[in-house]
Amino acid sequence: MTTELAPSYQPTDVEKRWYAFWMEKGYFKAEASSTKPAYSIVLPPPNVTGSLHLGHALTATVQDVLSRWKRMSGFNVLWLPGTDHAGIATQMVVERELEKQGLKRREMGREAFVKRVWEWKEQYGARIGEQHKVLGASLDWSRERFTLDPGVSKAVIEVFVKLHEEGLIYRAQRLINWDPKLQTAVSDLEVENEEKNGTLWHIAYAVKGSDEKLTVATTRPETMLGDTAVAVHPDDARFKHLIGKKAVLPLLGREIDIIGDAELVSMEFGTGAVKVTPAHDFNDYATGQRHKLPMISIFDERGHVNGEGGPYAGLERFVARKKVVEDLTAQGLLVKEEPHKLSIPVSQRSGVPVEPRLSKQWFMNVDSMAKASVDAVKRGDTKFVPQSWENTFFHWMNNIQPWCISRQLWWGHQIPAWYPVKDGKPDVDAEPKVSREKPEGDWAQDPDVLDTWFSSGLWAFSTLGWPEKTAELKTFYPTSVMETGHDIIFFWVARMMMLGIHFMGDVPFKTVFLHAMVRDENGKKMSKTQGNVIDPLHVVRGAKVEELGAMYQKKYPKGLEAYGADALRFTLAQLTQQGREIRLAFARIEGNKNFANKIWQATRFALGRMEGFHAGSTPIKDRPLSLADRWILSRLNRTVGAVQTALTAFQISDAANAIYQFLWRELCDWYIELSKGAIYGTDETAKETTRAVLVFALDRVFRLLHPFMPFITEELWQKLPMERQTESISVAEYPESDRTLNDPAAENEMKPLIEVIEGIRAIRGESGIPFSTKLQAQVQSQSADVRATLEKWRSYVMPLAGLTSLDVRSDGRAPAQSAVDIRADMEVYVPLAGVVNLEAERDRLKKQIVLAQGELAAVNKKLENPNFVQNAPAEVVEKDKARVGELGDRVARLEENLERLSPDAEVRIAAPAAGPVDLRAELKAELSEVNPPPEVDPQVSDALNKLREGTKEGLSPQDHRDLGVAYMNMGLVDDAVREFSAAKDGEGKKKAAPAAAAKKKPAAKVKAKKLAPKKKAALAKKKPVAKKKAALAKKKPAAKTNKAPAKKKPAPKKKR
RNA sequence: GGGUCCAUAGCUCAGCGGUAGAGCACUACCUUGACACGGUAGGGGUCGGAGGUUCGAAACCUCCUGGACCCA
Repeated sequence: MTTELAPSYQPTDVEKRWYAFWMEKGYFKAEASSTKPAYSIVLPPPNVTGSLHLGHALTATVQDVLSRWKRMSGFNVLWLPGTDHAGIATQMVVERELEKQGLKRREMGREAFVKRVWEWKEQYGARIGEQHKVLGASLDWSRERFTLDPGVSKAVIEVFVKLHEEGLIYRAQRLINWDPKLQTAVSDLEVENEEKNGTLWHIAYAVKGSDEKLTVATTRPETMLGDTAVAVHPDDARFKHLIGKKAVLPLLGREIDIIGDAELVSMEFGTGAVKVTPAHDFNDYATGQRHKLPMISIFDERGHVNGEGGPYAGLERFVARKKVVEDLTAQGLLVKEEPHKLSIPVSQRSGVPVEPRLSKQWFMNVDSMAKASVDAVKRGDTKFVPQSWENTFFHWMNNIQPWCISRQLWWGHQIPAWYPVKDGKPDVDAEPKVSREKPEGDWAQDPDVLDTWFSSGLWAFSTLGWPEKTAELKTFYPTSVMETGHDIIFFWVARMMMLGIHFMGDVPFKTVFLHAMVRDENGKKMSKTQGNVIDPLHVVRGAKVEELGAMYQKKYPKGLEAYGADALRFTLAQLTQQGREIRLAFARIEGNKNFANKIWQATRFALGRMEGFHAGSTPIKDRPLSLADRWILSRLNRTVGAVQTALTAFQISDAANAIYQFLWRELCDWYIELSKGAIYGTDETAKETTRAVLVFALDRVFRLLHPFMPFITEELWQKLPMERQTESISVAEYPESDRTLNDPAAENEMKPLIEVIEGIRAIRGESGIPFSTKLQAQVQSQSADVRATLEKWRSYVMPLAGLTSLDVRSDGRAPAQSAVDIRADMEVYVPLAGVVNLEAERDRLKKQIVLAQGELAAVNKKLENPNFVQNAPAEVVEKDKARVGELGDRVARLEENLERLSPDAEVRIAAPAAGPVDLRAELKAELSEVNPPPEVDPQVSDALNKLREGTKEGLSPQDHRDLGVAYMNMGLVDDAVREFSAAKDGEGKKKAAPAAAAKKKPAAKVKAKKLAPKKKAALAKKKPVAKKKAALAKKKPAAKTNKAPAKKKPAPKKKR
């Protein structure tokens, strides 16, 4: 074990070794039966069509977080991997590949083609596995399944046969959605509606035995070839008299019924008359059934007109449309043609418009199963997270239609139904025999395969060995969590619920956790055609520009750097806010790579200072803990509690953020800085304790973070000088909140220390004093506790605030020419002489006064309202009353200090500047009264030299005077005298050229300008909240007017 | 047409009845013995609009506007 860490975090180096180690040790293998409580998740099986995208990475991340968390918490965790054969999709992809080689599926024959698909599956299935490993997914690979595995296939056959026996699966001729390109039936869910600009054609149909014409409106004129009726509304006075008569179908001359149908026809739409094509439209189909109309199919499986189409036979459907319209126009039957918006049903897979088609297919009646599923959710057997998805689920389940489960494909589970062989071919018109095995005699199996979702629907139990009675089923069913994207709630979640309850007698999962869809940074769906797809491997390992999607090539001309799996995972986890879309920007991932580096650096600091230390077995609480030690342990423990709570509630992002905040904002920003005193000091006990606390905190936080960032945490955890119960962090115990580590007293005691440090830093920041310029500070507090704490822990404050001295007093005169920061229990003073102009300091105070007064006014107004005092809970009123006291005090102290810093006050100091000679002694006396003469810090004098060298042109008299005081304070009397003279001269000049002085204060000027428009807006507000802000802003002009005359007229006052 | 959801800082989002928050971006200053993949400080919000309920609304209710998605 080496404690040497690379100077910066290199994810690729760290990540490459650990997965193999975990696998070798078998940490991810679930026990078929165990004394430990079971926790199981089945991975939604990715399609073997290709490689993983970021949606899969999200799925893997969330499930791995849950799995690792539970595994570390002592559960017997099964996270089961697998892949889906994805019938249509895979067949299409492979077919396209083969076409590139000049091979045609139908020419190859079924057997040869299926063999090629298997080869494809082997290649991509393995790749999907590799990708999951790169992401760090702790899947139990020994239980990996594929939907066409023998075991899973056995389950599929079993379910089909049983449901057929129960009469829930049947074969029937129905109008189904037909994909003419893929030449297969598809289910309702596989059809998407697309809004398109189309045309509404008005066509005149002759009424038989009359001169009347009946004009129908249609968006699909070609289907008229299959019309078997014309429908009008039975209440429509225009057409009522025609009901019962016959119309003559144009072009073909066939006689068809004129019917009245209130359901199909809307009197307002189009012409009020509708052509009825029962074999090619779902509404017309229903109408046809109501009126017992004949049903004429006019298209073949390719979507070409068949023999029923007379002269149009053989034409492709859209060609036929053109021809029909042309012919109607030629015959004068086309009355009108108008643009019309319509929604076209499109096959999700092939993208071509779906053709409703009469066809014999297998269906599953799911009514009873749907009802049982709804009941189960209502009982709470399965919970939805977020719960809002329940409504969507109920709505779909309550309106469910029979599920068309047969597909005219070659890749998939062949339907276990058998037809008698007639003339060497299966007679598919005969009654099939459903059986697990081929029946005795001359039978041929149904050539069709089952919908992919049929086998996916069994996934929660088929993967566990069903229909065998396995130990796995007993242990892991129902699974604990089903985590997936909300886009497949119907396709998959609903089907698993139905089939799980039906065959297992229990729900397939106790919780359904639905996550959002991953989009690109502009909120666009990721798609290959858009060129915005992101390959998780590119994010993890980096990518050259030419490997990126088209959309990213311009933006990232140098390609992507390797962000690492940990950074990607952490980012995805943070973005898992519930029920929406997730916009993933690379900047975010980069930020988390920086976070990983921060962890690396913090550990590097700790390990670099261990010098042979080993944590041993001493309980951390038995060590002589300092305040900072107790504080960080308490904060750590709170974080542990917050993370546990968040994870339990599936608030993955809250958990991630809690760790982020603790690690960076508390451990790194405060504790490590505070610990340096002890670490670099000479007190060996303190050093030892600090090392122990560092190791303790890092160990805990690594374990806490491990489910999110498995690689870096393993790498660093292994290096901590401590005893380990396990060989790997992935099976180490997940931290539990330990009450005895909560230390409110330490947290309270830290508060004033943090306040003082922040106060001094604020003064530095606002006044532009670099950290290298060391300061002296004085803190005044009326609280004895605060004073005692500050005295006791001055060693914390001084280095972090950059102080050479810290003077703690109960009260007294404020140091002259000092900046102040007013805090609740204290005032922090920093003498500014030599480092800053007082104007900025005054602005700072004024700003704070405005804020405090604004808030004070708002709270006062609340308290003046008798209704509030009467009706609000006493504690709220009390709180506000206390707040008034605090704020009033704060305002008073701020104003006092502003007054102290006002130019008028300075005049008193500078007043004796009548003659340079006298000035020297007087100034020295004045300054030393409040501040002991400081030693000239080399850095300060360096800064002063720079100031001297720098141009002083444009400095206002005020600036010169400030500088003078500064020099004085440093004991540089000659410089001071020169500045005072310059101030005097300047005042003379200023009258002539006031603009010159104004020029030098750009910061203040800009600020004032920026405030102006906002003030106006705030004043215009009407609401109470707005009024608060108005009050706040109102104060600003007041502050400004105070400032303006003060700035303009220091000279006359001084002269007199 | 029916339904669900969303609108809070420049961007992505938390907050969901009691003093408006985070990350990123922005500004200023800073090579302080872990870290410039960093530190310190700061600026930035009519919480989409209009009504209502309430002592009090970003939050609850109604309507409106804009947007997303699902089902027809």
